[in-house]
Amino acid sequence: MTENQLFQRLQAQLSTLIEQTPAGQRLPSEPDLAKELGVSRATLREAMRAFEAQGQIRRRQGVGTFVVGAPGVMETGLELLESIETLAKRIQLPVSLGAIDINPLLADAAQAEKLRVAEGTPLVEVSRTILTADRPVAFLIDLLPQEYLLPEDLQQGFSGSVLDVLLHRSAPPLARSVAQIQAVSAKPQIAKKLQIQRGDVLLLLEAQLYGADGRIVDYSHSYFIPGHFRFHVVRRVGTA
Amino acid sequence: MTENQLFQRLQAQLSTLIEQTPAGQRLPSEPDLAKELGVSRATLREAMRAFEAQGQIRRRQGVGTFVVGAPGVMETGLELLESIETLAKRIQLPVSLGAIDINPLLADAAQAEKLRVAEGTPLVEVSRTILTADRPVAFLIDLLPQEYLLPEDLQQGFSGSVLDVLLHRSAPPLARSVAQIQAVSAKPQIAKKLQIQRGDVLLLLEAQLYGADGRIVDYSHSYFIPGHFRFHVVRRVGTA
DNA sequence: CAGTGGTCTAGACCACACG
DNA sequence: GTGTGGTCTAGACCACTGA
Repeated sequence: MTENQLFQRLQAQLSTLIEQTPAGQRLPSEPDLAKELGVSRATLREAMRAFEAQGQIRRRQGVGTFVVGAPGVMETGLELLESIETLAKRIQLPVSLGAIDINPLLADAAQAEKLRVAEGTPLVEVSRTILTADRPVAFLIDLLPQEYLLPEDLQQGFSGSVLDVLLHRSAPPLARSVAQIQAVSAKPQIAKKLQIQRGDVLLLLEAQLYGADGRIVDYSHSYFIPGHFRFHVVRRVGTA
Repeated sequence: MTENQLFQRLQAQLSTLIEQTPAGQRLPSEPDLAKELGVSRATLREAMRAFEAQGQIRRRQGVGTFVVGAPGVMETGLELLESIETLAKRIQLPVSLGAIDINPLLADAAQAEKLRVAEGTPLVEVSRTILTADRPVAFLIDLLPQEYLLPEDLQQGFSGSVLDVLLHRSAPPLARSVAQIQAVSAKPQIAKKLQIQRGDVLLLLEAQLYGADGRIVDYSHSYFIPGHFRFHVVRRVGTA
């Protein structure tokens, strides 16, 4: 073959188009663009997917597809536990709290196992989205026993971060957090919250926060859109 | 709406079907399955995508779609740098070396910047796939100056791991590795190596290995199929 | 209301593996 | 050759936004 797949050619063409379009401008509609590039709409959409997943474009149903400017990247090491809000303040990147949902509930079997509590224990689930430049870039879910945090604790002057509340209260005393790192495909529910397409790629940090007594204080899922975050970890060389 | 999207219903049906099918067995062909489930082939394929990305099924062009048994999961902390081969031996999981490619080259501008060497410096690029149960689960690329590793060094009794060669030689002395963690969508070239579909989700570790003198000894990209690996990191609480 | 992106269909052709 | 998965098309209908 002298040429690559249609898909690759398309992505190159789209890349050029996106670079040449000023930030905030609308791209041609999908039917128009497909006709102009000589492909079907399905193929065009498939090729556009990567650019949306990387945060370079944003598609809004009923409105259009827009080019997003160079994003502020939040870069941080994972060794020290800190909230997104604290990180953003530290690197002077403006973020804001999107929709927040505080939901009291009783532990079902799966939740009880994750938190190592008895089934039926009163819990509180806090989920929220983080925005930069009015775009969702992270979706965070905290689940913890009401013993550690009552829904009322989150009423006044709440930044959105459950972690910051726990850290500043110094009760219960905290020991450490263990985070599992995964790459996942966005489920429809999560995709909707982050205003991306289902199936788009996300980085997931699934973390247990341990108290000084060894109990699990908080169990969290943090979904991040690639391109806005850069996490790193230092790995030591040796045998110990 | 009383029911969810077609896509979600389909995934639930597929999940049941996959669970009920013995490992190694072939699923019905895509046209048959689409007809049976009452959807188009395109929709069926979209729904199957998540299962392939998680390593639960494997599609082989010209052959069929097969159910993969419960995979051996390689779980490890990231604090200590070790090769996949060493990790696998430590947790007694059988892995084997797939295709390996050793490619001497001269540094272009981008490579020179990554390794902090002059353009035109002789380099060697080693790429390889890791298999468990004859299925690719990781694709690794090492790039380093020939000063540190000559292609000839990899001839006899080479396990596949550049890192292990460097560690066992104790020359040059190594200080640490810094790894960036990202979620990425599989590009066509990578997807082919890992026998997955382009666009499937992958975990990427992009790492610089530093020598004791502060120079970069090795620059690597490691792509992992989710479901076969579990990486975790311990995050400390506090202000320091 | 008109126009946008989101979903789904039916069918076609291709590349590949296996007999 | 036959049958598989991989790609692409043309068109339809829906849900949503904003004038």
